[in-house]
Amino acid sequence: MSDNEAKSSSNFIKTIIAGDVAAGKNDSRVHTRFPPEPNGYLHIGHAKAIWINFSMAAEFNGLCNLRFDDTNPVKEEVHFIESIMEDIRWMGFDWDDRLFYASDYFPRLYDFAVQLIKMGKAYVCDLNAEEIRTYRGTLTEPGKNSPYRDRSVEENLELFERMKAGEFPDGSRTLRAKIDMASGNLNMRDPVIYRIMHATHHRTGDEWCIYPMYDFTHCLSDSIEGITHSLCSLEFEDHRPLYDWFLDQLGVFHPRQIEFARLNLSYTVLSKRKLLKLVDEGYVTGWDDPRLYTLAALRRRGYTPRAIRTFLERVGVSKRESVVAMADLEFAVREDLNKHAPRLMAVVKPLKVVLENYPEGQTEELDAINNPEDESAGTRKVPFSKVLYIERDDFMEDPPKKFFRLAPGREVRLRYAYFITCREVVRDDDGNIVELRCTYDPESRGGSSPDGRKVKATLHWVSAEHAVDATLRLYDHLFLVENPLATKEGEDFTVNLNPNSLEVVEGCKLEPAAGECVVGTTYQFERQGYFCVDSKDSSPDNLIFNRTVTLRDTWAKIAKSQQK
RNA sequence: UGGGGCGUCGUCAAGCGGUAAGACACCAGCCUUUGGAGCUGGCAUUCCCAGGUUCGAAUCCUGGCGCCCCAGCCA
Repeated sequence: MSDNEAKSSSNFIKTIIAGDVAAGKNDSRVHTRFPPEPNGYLHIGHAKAIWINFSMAAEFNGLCNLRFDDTNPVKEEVHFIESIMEDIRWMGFDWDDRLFYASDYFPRLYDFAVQLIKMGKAYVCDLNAEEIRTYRGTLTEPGKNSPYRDRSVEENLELFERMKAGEFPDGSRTLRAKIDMASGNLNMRDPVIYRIMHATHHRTGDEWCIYPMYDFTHCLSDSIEGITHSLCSLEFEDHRPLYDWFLDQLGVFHPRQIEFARLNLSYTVLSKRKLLKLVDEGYVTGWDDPRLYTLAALRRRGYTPRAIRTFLERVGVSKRESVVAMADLEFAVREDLNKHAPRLMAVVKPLKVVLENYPEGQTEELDAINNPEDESAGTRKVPFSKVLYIERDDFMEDPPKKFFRLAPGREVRLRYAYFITCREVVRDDDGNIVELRCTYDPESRGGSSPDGRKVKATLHWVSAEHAVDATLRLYDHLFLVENPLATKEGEDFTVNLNPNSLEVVEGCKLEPAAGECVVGTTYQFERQGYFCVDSKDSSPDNLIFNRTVTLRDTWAKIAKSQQK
């Protein structure tokens, strides 16, 4: 992490940890972990969990491990491991040499299970999945004991050993914890802790045909690693009694589980299932489509990790289920990019301007500031000549009140260049405006006039003969409504998709320096927004930029209110 | 009469018995060679509701109400 990111404000987890540290618990040591299952791509919701775990550790001079929770071979794939690690590193966090896998602990977990059996706290159950569900009871009625619940320790030991040896088919038996079939908490009704799965695991191969369940694995993995604070999301609150039970029964190191609310963002969806549908059904181009909020998409869109961290910091941590306004995230990127992004001039929808009194064939190199917020970014030269392009939206033949830009007879400033005055509007046969004939004031070179004359607008521009062509992808919210999941009966969230979430504009005219833009840095196209070279589709002879976010557009707001 | 959790500004969110931080959004103004940025000011007499305790309550107690999660051999 860099810069002086705002020190976090208070939150309940920090308060708890600080209390534990002050009380000398675990020798005042703080150790957390981020435990993803390698079965999908990370999104900004995971970024919150990553940030909480790593930053809590950092704040208390502790450590944070990366541990892949890989206990279900049929759902997990190696390629997710690499992408998850790449995303965490991109976010700016480092687990040093503390990369672990729950599968590393399979042998020890097996021993723990045997220990439980010997203590009479676990048994092999021959009920099938359907029967187990029936025996479990319902939310309001207690369950019934399995007929296999009272097998002898010896029989359990032998059967579990045979399960491990591969003597039984998938689903035929399970190892269950013997707790309480009448518990109000369904997780305590003799939960399954091992199931038979003749599946090849991406790390352990065919060494095992029985795999431990999450509840059993997670608490013990935390314990093995000496995790002091096991931070997870709210839905695991009901599992905490079970988390504690295993650790207490086995008498091992006992981390403290603390649950917090996951992140939700307006105008988008984050659940894996929803994202999968968008990708599978072609509503977006892939998991890294810049309209999505996966970390890969955010990266491709031009977001900086620092902006995301600041955003997370401001959002905070609590147990309240909430939806954070997309505007908060957008504010954070703008804020960061404003300070760090090099400026460039780019005309999205070009309108030709001919300066009638500018010498034919002449070219000047004008000085432009790379970043007004950062003097050390220096200056660059921008070529100027007789024929230019300005933004179509910067000219109106019959301007409404408060429109300060170019109009017939009006004078404006071309940024870093000259004052120009519109003299004539040229149309094609269909009446479309195709060109503006203007004059420039040679005395105003650089953008100010010796007589102190003021103009109300400054426009960006590009010299026609020096311009670099590019395609711009203008992204807008993927959904039209704050909560895409709120639909009428029988409707699917995809009805809320924004049909205009992507506008591709070809033939955009950029200043020459845009040809040197590199993948991985985001630039500000002055008066337009922040853009970055698309990491997948752009090439030197076919430049493609993605719009990260627009600049705040006060004029748009005024224009909109004038329409009403 | 199942269990667990949550209710503070439009949106997040501090606060932990001493008289409602901050951020975003919004509004007004200043400034400006990006209608960007920046700056200034405004924006909860009130904390889901009702009682109670107390000199004093968003904070404690009691009772309501509302919302979320749990019946995978998923995590």
